[in-house]
Amino acid sequence: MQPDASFRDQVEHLIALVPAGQVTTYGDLAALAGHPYAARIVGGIAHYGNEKLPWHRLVNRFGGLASGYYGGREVQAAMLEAEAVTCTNFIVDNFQERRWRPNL
DNA sequence: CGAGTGACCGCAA
DNA sequence: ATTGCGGCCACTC
Repeated sequence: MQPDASFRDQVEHLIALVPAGQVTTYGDLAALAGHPYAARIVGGIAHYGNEKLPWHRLVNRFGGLASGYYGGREVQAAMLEAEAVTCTNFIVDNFQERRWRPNL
């Protein structure tokens, strides 16, 4: 990708590339950005100055919505459902099947 | 520059 | 089975 782009830019880019109706995990995004252990940073980056990004498509490896993010989990669940992503008990339904992959 | 934070992941007891 | 802890990297203040 862009050598000038910081890790944060890579993450933002990847998040922006996630198609509606699909979700991705922090660990996967971090790995795609080149840092398989930077899962926390992905969440942190989205929280620092990218609340405009479709970060609501980011879920943990359990397929569950982020815990205690700014706004409320129900909001994220509603946004996901608005994109054809059904959630149950704040957990993405069929998460494994909805997990977005760049090679796909 | 240094320290603290973050929406995580994986393993161990 | 559940709970607790540490660790990895980057960003902000």
